[in-house]
Amino acid sequence: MAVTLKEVAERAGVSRSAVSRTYTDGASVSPKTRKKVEKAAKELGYSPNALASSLTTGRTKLIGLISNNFHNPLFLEVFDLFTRRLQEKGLRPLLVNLTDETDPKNSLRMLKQYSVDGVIVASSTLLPEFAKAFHDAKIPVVHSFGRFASAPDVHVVGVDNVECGRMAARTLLARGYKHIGFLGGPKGATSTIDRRAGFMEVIGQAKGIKVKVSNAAAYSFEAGRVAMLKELKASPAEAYFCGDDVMSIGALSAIDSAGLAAPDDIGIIGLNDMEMAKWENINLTTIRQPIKQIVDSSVELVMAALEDNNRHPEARLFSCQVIERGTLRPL
Amino acid sequence: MAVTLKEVAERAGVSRSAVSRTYTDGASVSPKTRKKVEKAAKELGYSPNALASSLTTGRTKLIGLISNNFHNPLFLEVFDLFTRRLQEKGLRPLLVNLTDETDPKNSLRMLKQYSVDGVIVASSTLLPEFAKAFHDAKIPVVHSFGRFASAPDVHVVGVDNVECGRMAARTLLARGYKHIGFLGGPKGATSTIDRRAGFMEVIGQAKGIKVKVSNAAAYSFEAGRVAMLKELKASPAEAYFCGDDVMSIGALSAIDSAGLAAPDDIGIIGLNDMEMAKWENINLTTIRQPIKQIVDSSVELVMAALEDNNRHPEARLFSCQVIERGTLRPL
DNA sequence: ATTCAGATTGCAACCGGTTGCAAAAATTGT
DNA sequence: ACAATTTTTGCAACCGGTTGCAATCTGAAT
Repeated sequence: MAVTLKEVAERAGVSRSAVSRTYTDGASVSPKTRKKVEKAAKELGYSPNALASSLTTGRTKLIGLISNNFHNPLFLEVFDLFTRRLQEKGLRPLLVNLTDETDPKNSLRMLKQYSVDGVIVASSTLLPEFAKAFHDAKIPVVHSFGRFASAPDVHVVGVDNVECGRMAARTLLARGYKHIGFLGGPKGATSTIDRRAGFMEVIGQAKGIKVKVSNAAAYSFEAGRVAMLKELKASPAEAYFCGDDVMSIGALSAIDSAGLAAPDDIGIIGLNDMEMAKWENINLTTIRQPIKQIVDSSVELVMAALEDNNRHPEARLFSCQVIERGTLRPL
Repeated sequence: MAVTLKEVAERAGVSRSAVSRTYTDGASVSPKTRKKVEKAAKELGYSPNALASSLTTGRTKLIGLISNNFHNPLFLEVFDLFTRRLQEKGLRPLLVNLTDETDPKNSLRMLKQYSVDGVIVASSTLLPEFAKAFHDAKIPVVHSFGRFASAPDVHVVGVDNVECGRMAARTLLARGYKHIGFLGGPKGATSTIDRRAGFMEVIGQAKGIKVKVSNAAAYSFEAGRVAMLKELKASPAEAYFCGDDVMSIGALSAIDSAGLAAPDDIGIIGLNDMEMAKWENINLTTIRQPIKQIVDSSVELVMAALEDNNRHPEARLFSCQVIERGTLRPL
């Protein structure tokens, strides 16, 4: 079907090795033969079969990109960044959708079958069995958007969620809110737990602040909306730190349908700073996760781990930043 | 590194062929040897190397999934559906981000190098050179969300955009709007052209209808917003058919900041029905593209083309459906 | 017990490349 | 012109599988 090395070799009148060497850099080929080979290759439309060569080199340049976040608009941006950066670096993303329905065992097996060089897990949670399986197979894993020490022997790149919690609390306190709400994502999520810890830490050190804590069922619009509607029925706080931007938008929707408005009646601060947050009619004050840095760093880290596969597990945490928009009262 | 067939064979005390046959269905192996092999494989933790086998079978089960729509939230849903469906069918998506910056030649080369079995282009436009290159390489291409006859020798799955235009026009007329606007996406986009054609066809057949046509610079929030702001400065129509949902939301934002509201002052109908469209605070009346059907059908078609690579190019068009929500006045 | 068809098995060649090694060619120095 | 290097080249084995073919085995039928 496709043109093979052998055919090129014949047409160029050289050995197969010569052709092979023309396409492996650092190999010794005279300019003369290189010319001949390149000419023949062009005429035949040859391009080397990466899979065949992986057989001997042991490198496929395939990177498993695993995620379960196919409902969070932030992750469209994340996939955009990942695919571009991987492409730039000559790596190929093999995308794996890890939904609840699919058996992780399956995904695991298939990643092994395709002998990916490394794996990037872009998801806030990482199954320990997953981490272990790859560790056993000596395939480096980078947990992107993960939590420090999420699993043993795994590289982590992300933000310090505890610090994000603190940052949110400080922001709300600085604006003079006295009755404050933490409207977290799912109760069990480590991201929720960490942010809450930081949040409560700062609030605890302030005087005369009333705080209430609640959780949405998911990081989703609907869950955010439902949770906020519930808040509005009881005595709501003056301002809330919401689990993420999508939830925040749900909460804003609830506030709106109750005939109230942000920031006049209730303040909201979100987390992520996804593209939508700056849309004029949303204009959400939020905490930005530096996703570009996280992505670039994840790719860099997985490449480094490819070089030195005994590299010590490392956590790279980036700092977040409050993005001032229109859903909190001004300072 | 990984366990190989040979090691399994040795441990099981059988030939390499026997092991190979245990893992190719339809091959002849006695229950006895199969048992032995499976036992040895389990003990060693063996799983066959898909890439190596692809060398002889000529099938990698790799499907190139190419897109340039990394800014349209609809496509997160699309990627979700594609990855799941491909996984279900035992195929692996090799994701390619075709941005303006990346050279299509590069992507092409790399897809050839990884000898993908087939290619799905999920994007409204398909470069003819792309189509040609794959056709020459005898790799089947399915253009998902494409236009009928977008390129020769390419399968197409999508919607009939002309009919969508008609549908939008009929919907607006049925609600008694007399002054109607077509607020399309980029002028050159085939989707825009087709929808406009259908739209104008129906409007042209109605009596006493005033129509105005304009175009946004892109299928984006900001472009939709800017375009609608411009409309509002001149004498706006009573209702608009917007290029897509994202643009619609931009337009709604513009309407809102002008102190007006939909549907009381201006009606909006979008296109796509992305998840966000049903969010309470957006509640966009729109035309739904059956993305699940399109995705499933695309995968089915690429598989069929794999079987019979002389399969005649085919176009599968699905019908759309108006989703009644809150941005048009009721019937 | 013998024959024979059908099922199972192993051998060996092959898929499209890479690479260590020794031979051949080119270059350098004298 | 000749020896000593250095570079380039081809051979052949190998990567991890598959598969056609002939040999062997099995069980049923005679």
